[in-house]
Amino acid sequence: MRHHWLFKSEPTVFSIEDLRRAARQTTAWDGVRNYQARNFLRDDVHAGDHILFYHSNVVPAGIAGEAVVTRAGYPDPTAFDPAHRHFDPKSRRDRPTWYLVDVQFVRACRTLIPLDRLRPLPALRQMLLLRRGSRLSIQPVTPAEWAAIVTLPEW
DNA sequence: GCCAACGTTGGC
DNA sequence: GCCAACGTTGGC
Repeated sequence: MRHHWLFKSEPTVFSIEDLRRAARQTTAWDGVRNYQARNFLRDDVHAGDHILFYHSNVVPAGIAGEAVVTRAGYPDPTAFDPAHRHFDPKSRRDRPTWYLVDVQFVRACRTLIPLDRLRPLPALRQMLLLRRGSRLSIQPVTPAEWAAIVTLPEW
């Protein structure tokens, strides 16, 4: 069963253009340190799933592009590295706490699709991203939400 | 930079 | 298990 997702990233840290320019246009989505998001990465995000690449903590925030999962969940190596800012002593190689997936660039929006543009769309009335206080960094996207977003003229 | 909302930690 | 304190997220 193929799923759709929305992954948040702060573009000052890693943007859709960074992904476009990356080696093989692929990156390991490291640094997720939230259990709910971890569960998705470990259990539910599969190779072949497509994701919306969302730019957070910028003005305006919004959807910046699309990527595809090329490798399903495996332990996040940055959690094992004491020198890394995402190091977590709780995570051990024999019993990893944190997981990541690999994603590859598919396309960037011609123009960013900001939250204000998404909010009025009827198909997105229930979308997790648009709920007040929602800050989950790895979110499932329903087929109807996906269809409504990927057919917008901003692509 | 502000601050509301949320998640985690830790004393009890 | 409760819950206050604290740290983080993320829109604005």
